[in-house]
Amino acid sequence: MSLPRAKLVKNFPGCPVEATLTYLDGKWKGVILFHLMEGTLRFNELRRKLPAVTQRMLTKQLRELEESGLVSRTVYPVVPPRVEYAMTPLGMTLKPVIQALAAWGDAYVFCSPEGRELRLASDGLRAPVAALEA
Amino acid sequence: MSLPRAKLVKNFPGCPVEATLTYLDGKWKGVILFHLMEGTLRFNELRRKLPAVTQRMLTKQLRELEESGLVSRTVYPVVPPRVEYAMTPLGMTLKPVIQALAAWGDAYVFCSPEGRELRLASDGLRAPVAALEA
DNA sequence: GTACGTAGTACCCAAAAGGATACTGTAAAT
DNA sequence: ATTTACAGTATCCTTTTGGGTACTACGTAC
Repeated sequence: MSLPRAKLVKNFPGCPVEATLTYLDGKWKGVILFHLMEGTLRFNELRRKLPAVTQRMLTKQLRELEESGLVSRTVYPVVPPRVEYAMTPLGMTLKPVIQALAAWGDAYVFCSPEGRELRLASDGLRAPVAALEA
Repeated sequence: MSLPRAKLVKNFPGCPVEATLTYLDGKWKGVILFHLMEGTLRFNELRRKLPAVTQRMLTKQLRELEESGLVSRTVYPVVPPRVEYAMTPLGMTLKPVIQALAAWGDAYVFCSPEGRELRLASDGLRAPVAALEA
């Protein structure tokens, strides 16, 4: 549930790329993992790092990451409530993946001046590999 | 368009992970890139590698990848039509990313016997990092 | 003269993902 | 007495995504 892609494994026979993407899929999972890689965070600390996320969405994404076993949720029974989110050891194994994603993003993606769109660096790299010859 | 996430860059201030995921997002992009990394493929060759994809979906995903500049589409004006899809040089820069995704998938994701679900390897790695102490 | 393979479109529909808004309860701070 | 911070839920609604089916054109093979 909440992972419709996961139900379709048979569709990507043996494709480990899609398998991994299944777990990263969700609008905020990338950023969340990115921040949690640096250390444990409380719910609202995370929220402050994601200016535009709603509580509902943040909760949803975190619950999915928890269900996947990538992130742990620790509730301290105090008041006001204190809930800490941290990477699990399994989640930590994603570090190279997150780093690769981050490195590529840093190198090739930039925002348009207005900050509303993503663009890829096209510096000569964008030409097709094969030219059409007669 | 077709990249709603892209419109929300301001939501992930400077998060290069989400930036990259924006381009990999789409149900078949992962597998498509995975296969094209190995070499140029014609439309139906690709289709045969993705048993469950519909023509409509395959076309859509390919067009999006083309629009991003990651994949090139070369039409040979012959009949029957011949259309070749290949990675662009820019697309090739994704190789380390695809490899990292594939490596993690190989190492940690396995399919349930019925082949209908994805599971993560939980071999002791799933325990939370921080134990709750009083 | 019918079927097949090529690379698609067009149209419609269902499911999933995401967003807006309002609400909860407790304790401390003002 | 009111407000603030905390960590959420609940409800409703819109957008996005993905899937199903049928259709196209052309030339070759049977």
